[in-house]
Amino acid sequence: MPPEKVLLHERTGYVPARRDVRRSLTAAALDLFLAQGFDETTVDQIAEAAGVARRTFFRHFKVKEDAIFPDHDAMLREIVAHLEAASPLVPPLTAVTEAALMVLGTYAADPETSVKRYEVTRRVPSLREHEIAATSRYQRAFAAFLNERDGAAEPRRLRHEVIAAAVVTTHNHVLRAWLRGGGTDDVRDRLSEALYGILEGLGPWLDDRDRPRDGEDDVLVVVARRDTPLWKIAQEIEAARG
Amino acid sequence: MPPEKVLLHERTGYVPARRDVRRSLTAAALDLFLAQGFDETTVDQIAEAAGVARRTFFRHFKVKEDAIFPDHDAMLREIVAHLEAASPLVPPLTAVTEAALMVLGTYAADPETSVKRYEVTRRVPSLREHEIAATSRYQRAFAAFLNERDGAAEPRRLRHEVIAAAVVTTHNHVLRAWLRGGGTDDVRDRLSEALYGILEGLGPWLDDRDRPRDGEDDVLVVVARRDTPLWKIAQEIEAARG
DNA sequence: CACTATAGGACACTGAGTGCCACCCGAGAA
DNA sequence: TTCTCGGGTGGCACTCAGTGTCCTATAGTG
Repeated sequence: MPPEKVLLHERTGYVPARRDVRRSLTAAALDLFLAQGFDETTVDQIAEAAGVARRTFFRHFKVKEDAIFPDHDAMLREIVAHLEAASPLVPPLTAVTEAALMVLGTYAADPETSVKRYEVTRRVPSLREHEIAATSRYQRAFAAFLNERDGAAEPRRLRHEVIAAAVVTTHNHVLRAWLRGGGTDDVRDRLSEALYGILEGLGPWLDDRDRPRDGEDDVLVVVARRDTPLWKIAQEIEAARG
Repeated sequence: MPPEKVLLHERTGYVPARRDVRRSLTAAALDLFLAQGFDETTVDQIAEAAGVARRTFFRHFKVKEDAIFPDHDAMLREIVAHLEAASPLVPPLTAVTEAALMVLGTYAADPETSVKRYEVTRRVPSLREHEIAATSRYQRAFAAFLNERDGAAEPRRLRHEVIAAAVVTTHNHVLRAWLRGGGTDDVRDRLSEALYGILEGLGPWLDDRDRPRDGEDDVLVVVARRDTPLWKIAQEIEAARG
């Protein structure tokens, strides 16, 4: 009787099998890691606690470590998309800053989980390394973007890498401070401020660039596809006048 | 006949059993990884190629990935020792720069191996992550040292982390360029130059500090133990006058 | 209602990493 | 010489992460 089951879903919110398998696995993993340690927890236990089969765990996570982290692969794709979608008129450093704020946002979205995860990660070397590897991928993406938008000639290439490292380091610094504080309020503001302070020191490096704005009384030309939303056009104009 | 055996060692350089097991394991691992890939190589194969038992491999390396890397644990201890042994009179940034040069030195000491290792590491995610984790440990050590020597109050703490990240990033940048170039000549000089360029930009951050040299006509006091070598005293005086 | 795609389950298998015990060998000490 | 002590090693045996393969069940579609 399929119709009955559908009704059941709608009434109780229960979905036969595949509701948020991923979420329950993450929750189970996090609790178990906190309770009895990472090495002492087997994937079987996590799967059992989440009410799924062991094999299913590895359909959602490549390795055991992945279980408790936000979906960095997806987030990284999002970040790259955001960077590449950024208008050539907005300063590259600004785009990178926004990207960093986006990443921070995923942590801020669920402080409970983030704090718990921090507690575990702090104590388990294997998890720390995993997290470091993840952040280093963002760093690579930032550096690549800067090279693409701002030139990849050799004195500058290194600077871009340093800037990317600085942004990621600052992000992590602010994030950790916030997590240690229990995850209350306004992380994003703190990161904005901190990044401003850091990039203020680093920006001058790239200011020989200082975008040749060719002349004073220039004409602003906006080209957009017919279906471009108005707000996006407005945004472009805004950026161009910055 | 112990004396005979001793002679044997001295004549042939051969040591009965524990000749550099570690080195042969590393060599075997590197060659096998290059020839047939990391995942396709089992620890059994490495051990067999090195002429030891599987169990012995894990006595020398915690994990399979460690096999091809320089002894980062030992190097890190050395770095920390060097930092802590640095005179309080030499600028902290200088000590960190020297430490980075020390690390680079271990790569430069055996270019053949370093280049080979680079080839493998470039292609195997697992090895890349391992390397990133290793470098991040140096970064932590640098930041901790700067905090200790230069104050750990909050605006500065972040800057120290950023500087540590910048130094490590620069080190890696120079190292990778050198490795891609086949590992010929003068890496250390290149790193010195690059670090100079980078820290020149970052140094001003900390210059509000500008070491309260308390007064103009100060007295230089050198305290040393009776057995301190003269060159070390001279070095201290040199640093104090810098 | 049947059909297909997709998520999950069952099972077997490889290989990394560990604990344990036995061994060998050089260095003293009796 | 003989005993013993300690460090590096070999040999199992065991756990468990991670993968390949095949099968099942369910949701969505026409």
